[in-house]
Amino acid sequence: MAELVEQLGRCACSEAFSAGLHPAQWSALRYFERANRFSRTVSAFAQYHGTTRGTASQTIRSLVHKGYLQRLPVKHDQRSFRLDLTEKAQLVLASDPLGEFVSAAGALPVEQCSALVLGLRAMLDQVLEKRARRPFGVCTSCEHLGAADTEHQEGCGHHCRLQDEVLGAQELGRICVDHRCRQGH
Amino acid sequence: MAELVEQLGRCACSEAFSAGLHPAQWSALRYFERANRFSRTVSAFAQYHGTTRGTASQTIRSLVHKGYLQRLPVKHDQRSFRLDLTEKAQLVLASDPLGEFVSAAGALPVEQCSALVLGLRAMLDQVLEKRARRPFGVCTSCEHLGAADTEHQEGCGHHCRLQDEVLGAQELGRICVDHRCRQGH
DNA sequence: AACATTTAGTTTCGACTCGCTACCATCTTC
DNA sequence: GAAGATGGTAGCGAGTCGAAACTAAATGTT
Repeated sequence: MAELVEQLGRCACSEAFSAGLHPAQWSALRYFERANRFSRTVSAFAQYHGTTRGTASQTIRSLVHKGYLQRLPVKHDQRSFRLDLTEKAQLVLASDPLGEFVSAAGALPVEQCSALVLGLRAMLDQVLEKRARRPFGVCTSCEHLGAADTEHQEGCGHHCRLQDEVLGAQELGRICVDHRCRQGH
Repeated sequence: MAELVEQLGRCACSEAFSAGLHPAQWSALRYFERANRFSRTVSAFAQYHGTTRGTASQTIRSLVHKGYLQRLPVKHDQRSFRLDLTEKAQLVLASDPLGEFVSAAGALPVEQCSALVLGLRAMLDQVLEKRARRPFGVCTSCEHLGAADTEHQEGCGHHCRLQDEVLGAQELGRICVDHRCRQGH
């Protein structure tokens, strides 16, 4: 059991030395692909990654330097900036070596695959909890998502109460540092 | 799916910074705990770990230096040496942080846990195969294990045809670089 | 308004990893 | 006995890691 996780983890890591990128850099690219605009910052990534801001800062610096991330200012906070994937990053992510794992899992019988996902998720939750970290969730299940505020916004009025910002439909599926599980889940 | 593996792998890694040891060093200690005497070498570990002999050599050097491994000569080959865990290593392995994962999995319902193990194993096999590596197996399932040679050795005559050496009963459960799957499995 | 505290991000340090290339020394094989 | 395979090491450069010290901007408190 322990060896399995160990071996798999190592495989995922050593795989991650391709394309001139290092494991932490792959991690970062994947994170910035999935994070919503409020969470594409150094601090949020550090938190997700379970490391210090200092380390995260270095990793991101080299990614910016190599042209995989671009930083753009954030209004209302002069200290912070947002990090967006460049096209170069999108391209390299399209051939993410971690895809092998997904296709390997896909080759399993359907029910076994879903059991695997369930088990992994349960294990991850448990381990994260044990060290006082929580998995980032998506807006759909977040208690900050305003459901009743549709009156003061026309159309698809998704709205984050915390940020007080309107959310596009495609933003609801992205992970967020500030995610809080809504009751009923 | 991919994120799950990624996150779990990272957890296993960052966990591994405890006790002044680094992830690769933990990996090595775990390997040398489970490997049989023919496989406790730099090259075998490098192969298992999916890295180069150079890197493995450095990792092992620092472990020897710190007193977790001791090197002792191998008869019939002056170039090589065997690496054995010291008591200090046994002690530190007893509180292996990876144990968290095992206990987390243990907290799952039994059938879900076994489904998890099955799925992980299947995924690992697939990924290993894809990069032309094979998982080390134990003597019990190895085609080199001599079953018929009991006549020229009295008692529990387990015998490795490849090494031409007698194996103790407790050695049969250890992993080996030279493991070849016996037909019928 | 003035001060204290928190937060966002950076820099530097030392130990270590990683793949790589080049390099011995010691078996094997022919 | 020469040629090649094998076991292990040394050094390089880029990067990671945590920790600690630091700047600047935002927020809280009196």
